[in-house]
Amino acid sequence: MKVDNIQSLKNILSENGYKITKAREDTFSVLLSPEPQSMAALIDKAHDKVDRVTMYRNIDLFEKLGIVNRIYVGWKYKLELSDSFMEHHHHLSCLSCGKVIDIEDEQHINEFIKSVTDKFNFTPRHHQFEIDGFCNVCSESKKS
Amino acid sequence: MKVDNIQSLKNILSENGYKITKAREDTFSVLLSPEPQSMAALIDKAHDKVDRVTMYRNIDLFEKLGIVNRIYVGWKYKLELSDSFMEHHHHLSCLSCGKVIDIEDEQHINEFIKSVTDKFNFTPRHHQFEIDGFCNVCSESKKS
DNA sequence: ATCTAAATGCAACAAAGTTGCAATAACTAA
DNA sequence: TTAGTTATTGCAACTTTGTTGCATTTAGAT
Ligand SMILES: [Mn+2]
Ligand SMILES: [Mn+2]
Ligand SMILES: [Zn+2]
Ligand SMILES: [Zn+2]
Repeated sequence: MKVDNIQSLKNILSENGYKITKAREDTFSVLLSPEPQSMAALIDKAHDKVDRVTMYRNIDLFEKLGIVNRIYVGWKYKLELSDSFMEHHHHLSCLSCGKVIDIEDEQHINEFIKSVTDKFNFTPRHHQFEIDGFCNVCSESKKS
Repeated sequence: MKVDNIQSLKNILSENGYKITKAREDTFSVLLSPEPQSMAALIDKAHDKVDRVTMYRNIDLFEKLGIVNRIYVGWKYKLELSDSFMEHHHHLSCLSCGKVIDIEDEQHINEFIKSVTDKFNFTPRHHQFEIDGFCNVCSESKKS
């Protein structure tokens, strides 16, 4: 199920026996962004609407309900609506300068995911493929 | 280069202009384990030999030198000697029961890594591929 | 043996995440 | 619509994790 607007949030919450609250709507609304965001950023965005502790609790709940995913970028996690499943989670990450390069080859990866999940009767919800190393610039400067 | 004993540690340190110290040897020795370990576990293991702060500093250094890798398991990072490069870092992870299934298909993945890193002139040091979702057992019980 | 820079330990701090609890707000059912 | 019940919230206090500054120590060079 796609959860990309307040109404679908409300549906999921009631279907699962959770209350629809102002804090949960506000938590959800700061998640609406094309980019994954750090917990600190979310807390900051919502700080005059929702308490820090409540943010943690509601993000936890949203994760349990499959509304948000946690991904790792450069050794820090970020959060995003899981509606963006299978997008933007393959990167090359430079250990030296921190640059992150997105891998575009979705199809190749999706085929691989299908083959391996089928084999184990596993139902995928989210995935991440990160390759750490050194970008062209940093590899070059290391040779000197 | 393989770094799996104290002597190879000493070599790497001096080759890179770092001093060989008791604290670094002790830090290294607690890393010797078949399983990746949390930072807390490492600090605890070494707590009467090496100060917490020094552990952080030396682990950072070891990462920079490629002696240790950081991997994510269930939303927490763990550390391991990078000697185990390209092993055990592809899993299916069940969001419901926590089961972790190792993916064996190294070859397919290694080919993919080569193709994408070549494209960007990226020098890979480590990678991780995690697929989150629901295992066969948990997928089944959800249908009821 | 002496010198010097690098490395360590300690104390203090900052950031991230958790817990207990009293006050409040959402649903339930009269 | 109101009153009752329970989940949810905010706040304060706390724990855990990671960082910084600095005086002291130690490795390695001469
Ligand atoms: Mn993807
Ligand atoms: Mn591998
Ligand atoms: Zn780089
Ligand atoms: Zn499971």
